[in-house]
Amino acid sequence: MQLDQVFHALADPARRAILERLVRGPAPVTELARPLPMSLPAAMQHLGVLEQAGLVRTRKVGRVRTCAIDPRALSRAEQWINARRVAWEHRLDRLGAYLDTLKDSES
Amino acid sequence: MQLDQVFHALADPARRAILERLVRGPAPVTELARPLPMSLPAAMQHLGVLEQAGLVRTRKVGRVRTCAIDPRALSRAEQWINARRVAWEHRLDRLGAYLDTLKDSES
DNA sequence: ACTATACTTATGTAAATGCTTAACCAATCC
DNA sequence: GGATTGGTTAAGCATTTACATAAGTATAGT
Repeated sequence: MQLDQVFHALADPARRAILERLVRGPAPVTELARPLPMSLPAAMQHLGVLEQAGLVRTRKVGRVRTCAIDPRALSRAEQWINARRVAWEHRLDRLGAYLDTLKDSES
Repeated sequence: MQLDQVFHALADPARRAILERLVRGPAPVTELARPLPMSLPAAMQHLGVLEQAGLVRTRKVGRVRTCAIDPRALSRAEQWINARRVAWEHRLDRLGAYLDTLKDSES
């Protein structure tokens, strides 16, 4: 599924660093790679993972490839997490209500 | 980092399935493993990944280990994503404002 | 005591990851 | 046109994953 790829992409500090940079605006490959403690090809591989996951879109003009965030994939991941968190809290509410009925019937 | 482990844990459908089950309340290992298309030891491994990531807490009583969600790790992952999404939207706002000033000065 | 249940540990393996170095285009620049 | 810059491809390698199967341990039921 797409979620697999998105979460997998987010599970690496180098890839998250790339995203954090892109949040401040588009950038060419070399600029994204420079701060990372690895070779250019390695950085490109990470970029590829981000692009596969739909988190980043890129476009090549002349010899420079410009990269930008696509927030929609990010948003889908967030929604998955949020739905579970909400479901969990609902459950706690129901449990609380149930415990309350026990307390009532015991008095 | 902890985020690495949390996102990595979420990147697998079997592990997400376990979480979705646990959202409806605690369950023993066997019940979590039953619906998964794999052996018990394999399922236990996934459970281990979830526990390492802090997404699940377990407790053994007699011979049965009961598992439950810990929503805090989930929440931290959600916050990371959300912070980036918000930063991105801010940037778009600033960009929009800038474009507006251009439009003004041109009239 | 004996069996079934619920895990747990050990071991092996095929595939995926995360990196490296080296070699290779293709646009710019001088 | 020759060097430089920006990126891409290729090949190789150590590690980690995601399973499997087989065997073991401890508790519960009869």
